[in-house]
Order: sequence, then structure tokens, then C-alpha cells
Amino acid sequence: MSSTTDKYPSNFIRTIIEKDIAEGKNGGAVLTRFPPEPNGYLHIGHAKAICLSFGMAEEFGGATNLRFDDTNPLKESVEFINAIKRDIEWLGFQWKEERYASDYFPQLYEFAEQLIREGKAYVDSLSAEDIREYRGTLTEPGKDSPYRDRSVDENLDLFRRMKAGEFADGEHILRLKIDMASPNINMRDPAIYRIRHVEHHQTGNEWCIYPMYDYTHCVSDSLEGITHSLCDLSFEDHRPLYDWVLDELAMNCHPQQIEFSRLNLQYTVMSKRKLRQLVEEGMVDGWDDPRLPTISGLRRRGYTPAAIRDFCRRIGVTKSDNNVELALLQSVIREHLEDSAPRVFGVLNPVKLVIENFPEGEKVALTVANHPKDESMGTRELNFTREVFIDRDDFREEANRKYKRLVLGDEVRLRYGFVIKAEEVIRDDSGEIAEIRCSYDPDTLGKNPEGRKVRGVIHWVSAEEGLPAEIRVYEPLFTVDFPDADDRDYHELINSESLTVHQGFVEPSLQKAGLDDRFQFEREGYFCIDSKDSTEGSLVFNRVVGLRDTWAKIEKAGGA
RNA sequence: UGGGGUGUCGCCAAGUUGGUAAGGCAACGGGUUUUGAUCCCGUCAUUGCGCAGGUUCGAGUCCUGCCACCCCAGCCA
Repeated sequence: MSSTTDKYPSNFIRTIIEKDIAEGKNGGAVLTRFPPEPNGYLHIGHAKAICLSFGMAEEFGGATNLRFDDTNPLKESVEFINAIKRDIEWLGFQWKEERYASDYFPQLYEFAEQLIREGKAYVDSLSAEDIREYRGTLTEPGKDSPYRDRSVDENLDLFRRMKAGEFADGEHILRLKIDMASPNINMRDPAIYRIRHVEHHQTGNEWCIYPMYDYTHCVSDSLEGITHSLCDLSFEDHRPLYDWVLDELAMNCHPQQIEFSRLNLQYTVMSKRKLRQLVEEGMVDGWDDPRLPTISGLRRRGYTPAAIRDFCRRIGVTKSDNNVELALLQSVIREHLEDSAPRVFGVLNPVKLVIENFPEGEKVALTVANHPKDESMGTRELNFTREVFIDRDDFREEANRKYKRLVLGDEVRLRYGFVIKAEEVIRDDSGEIAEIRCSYDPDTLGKNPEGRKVRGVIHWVSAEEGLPAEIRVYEPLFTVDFPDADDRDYHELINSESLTVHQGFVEPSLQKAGLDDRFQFEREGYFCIDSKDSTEGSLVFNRVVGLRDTWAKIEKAGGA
């Protein structure tokens, strides 16, 4: 995992850490944490944070804790906990310790009593609506709650009774006593404990009051001895509160919160809320739908952990808003698969081709390379037969010379096999081409014909030996590059053609394709077995990404 | 009209104490090629680093003033 390609280029967070180490801060130690709330699946944006937090720690000989930020039992579940752990491990990272914010509930409670005793927290009995009213607005200061000056004894009594379950949800709340006139709204007496009579996935029914993020996170970081607490920019305004709590509690470990900008990627959405909607409304096939930017989706789509890590490294780490092009992600996975994926043949839109002068029942065994540039990947055998499938896009009844595929009356090479010539087209009742009758030149195996220049080379699959397979090709889930920035409801922005299912054929060797294998279907793209739906008897492939397609560009420009 | 941030090539992004604008992706030329892939070569910010002034022999880097965009008013995280 710790190859040089995983090293980040210069960024401001590394600069800070290097400086801290040079100055002997924290005794030169680096301990980070990744703190997901188990209320959804991890996505590529989380991968950025994971690579950063784990990456920085590893680079400086430190470690990273995985800590589930499980302070809101209403939205969380063990299903998400397990999915998150699996995704992080799959990405290639190992946490030092698995912790839960709920591990600290007892200590958090004691600290809360301490704050009350010191007059730094109070129980408010205003309704949620009133609290909102009293908070003021962005431009006007808030005003003190009438309960703000309750005595320490009363606060303590109330808080203990909150814990004991004497009150209903929403009846009381514990707030920090900071400054209702602060220009930073987060400092206007933030709530730190609310009553919730619900079972918690970790602590069961032990508690009916639950601490809130701002209070929990900094204390948890401190208790664990975190040195650098990396989070996204939305928490920048919360840093004064983070620091306030640790200072007032006089914690002996005061981690440094550092914020960076979150990832925005073209043609997708990154908010857990929207992802959850897509899943729950059945617009996709679960959290691991290959069109989703979730780690699980990317895994099922065929992305590799190394490619995702490389992507995270290449997008960099800054505080500026960023809009990363999908092309970068695609470029990275292509680059990784180019070297590692063995080549095979697969035809997505099959049309049968019959070579009339090739003897029926005969086979010519061809030894073909698994990789054009890497002999160590070996060879495999393919049988050339009288009937083969080629892709419909690789045949035209007429075309100009720029079209380097099969044209009626002209020649083309079937890759690794013979040069053939299209002689006649057979149509079905609907007028569609049902079959292409051809002839072949037996003297063209491994050599070019004399005096003629063949248009090009196309791939094929033996009709006699090929395996039928379902091949799924994906396009972006959304029709606009940044759905979040669009005023329209996201339902209107869904790309109805994000999934195309082909009933095609693949070469026999793919029968033994494994779940972790990636292949390049020559001239088509990179593919993998669909981990959810593929079976031995009915193969299902996902297209990870297409090959770079300059022909499509030429075609689009009106070149042919 | 409050507070917190950010503005360097179409996108991402480097740019330590001012010294004369990295790299990647994309794009565009060309070469190799039994994958229109890969690979290789070349072009791609020349009084230019949001704008306007200023300091300086010299500023993306310092100062002043503007402008634009993002985040914040959950008993969510």
C-alpha cells in the first residue's frame, strides 16, 4: 500500500505536520482519525478523506483510529458500520483502533457535569422553536434564554433527571454557556445533550440522553490522543467551539483541527442524503450500484483500490472549491488497468458472420497474447471457426476510406486470425442484417496479403465456442455535470440511459473469470464480473470504463 | 447589513523567507501499432497568477482598496 505512488504531492496539511514534527510538537507523533457516522455508505469523497488521514499518518510513522461518530442513534445502524469497515479495508487501509464515540458516553457525561458545576453549561427548557427564535440571525445577535441563569444545583438536578429518564424527548436540553451575541452562530450557547428515548446500536437502552457532535468530537479526539484532526471545510466555523470545549475542560491533549475542501466530482452527487434517496427510491440497484460514487459501487463497477487511491492523490488537498472532471477518474483507472488487465475478446452487439469458404466443423487453433506488451502475462488459445460474431458497429455496407473496419465488398482482419472479405448481407423479415456472408484468405495468418492493404483489424468471438454473456455498459447517472448546482429537482436530471444491457458473447476463457479479475475486451474497454448477479451458468459483466475513443471523436466531427 | 473561507491555463494543482509561473487531466498536431488502445515526440499562462492601485532594481508571493464565489441561523454530523 505504501508505494511511492501513494505519496501526496506537496500540500498545506503536510506542511503543517512537518512543521509540528520539526518543532517537536506532540513529541513528534502523528495520530489521526477517520470519524464516519454510520448512517450511510462511504463514497469517493470519503475516500479522499481516508487517503489523507491514513496517508499522512503513515507517511510520518503514525497511525489512524477508526472512530464511529455514533451520537445520533435515530439514523445509524450496524449495517452501515459493517459496510464502512469493509470499504476502508478494501481501499487498503488498516486502522490502529476501532473506537466509537459511544465508548466515551460515560466520560462525556462526567465532563458535562463538570461544566455545569463550573457554571459553563446549563439546562434549557425552551422549546426547539423558541431556541431557534432566541438564537437570532446571521446578522442579528441572539438573546439569552430565560433559563440561562439557573443555579448550578438546579442544573445538576435537572441534568441528572434528564439522564434518569424523567423527561420526554425535547423537554429539556443541555447547552454550553458561551455568548448569545457571538458573531459566530456556533458559539451562541450550542446544545450539547438532548433527550432521545431510543435504543442505541452500541449501548442499547443504557442512555436516553445523547451528546451532540460539537461536544463529542473534540473530547473524543482528545481522549484518544489525536494530534491532527482533519475534516472538511464545513467545520471551519466550529473550530472555535472545538477549542473552547477542550480549553474549558482543561484537557491535557488538545488536537489540532485542520480543514480541507471536499471533493466535487462531475456527473454525480456526493451527499449522503441524496445517495440514500436514490437507493431508497429504487432508482439504482442498492448502495453498490455501479453507477454510484460509493466505494461499494466503484468496487462493483470494477475500480481498483490502487486506482482510487491514486485518484485521491492526484486531485490534491486544498481549501479551495474544486470541480473535478470525470475524465480524470476515468483516466486513472484506464492507466492502472492498461498494464494489469489481460486482453480478451468480447462482442457487445453481435452480428453473425459466416465464412463460406472455411470448411464446416473445422477449427484453426490460434495462440494469442494476453497482453501486447507484457509477455509475462502469457498466451491463450482461441479457435478460429467458420461462424463468428463481430460487433454491429464494425460493419457498414458502405463507408469511406477513413472507416477502418469491415465494409461490404472489402477486406478486414479478424484480430489474430485471417483476413476476410464481406461478400453479401442477409436480412431478416424486419430488414435488419441477420448475417454477413464472407470469404477468407487462408494465406493471411500472421502475415499481410500481397499487394493489398487491409482496412483494419476487428475483434470477434467464435459463434461455436463463444459464451453468451450479459454485458452492462454504464454512463453517468446524471445528465448535467453538477446536479447539486442545478435548480431543478434531481429527479429531472437523472440520465435515463445510464445503463445499457447488451446480450453479447465472450471468449471461452472467461468461463473461469474471478470476482477480482479485470479484463480488457480488446477495442471495447475494461470489464469485470458483476459480483452480485453473475453466475457460472449466466455470466454478467460490467464495463469499468471504455477505451479512449478517438474514432468517436472523428465520427462526431463528421469525419466518416 | 454578521462571521468564517476561497480566488494561479478548460479541470485539478505546485509555487518555503519577494528574483523572474512545476506537474497531471483535457485539448490540438505528428510518429509507431494485427486493439482507431497503449507507447513516443511536439504545442498548450510570454508586461500572465480575481480586479485596481502602491512598495521595490524586481511581486503570484508584501501593503491598500475593491469584486466574485462558497459555508454558517439542526434538540444532524
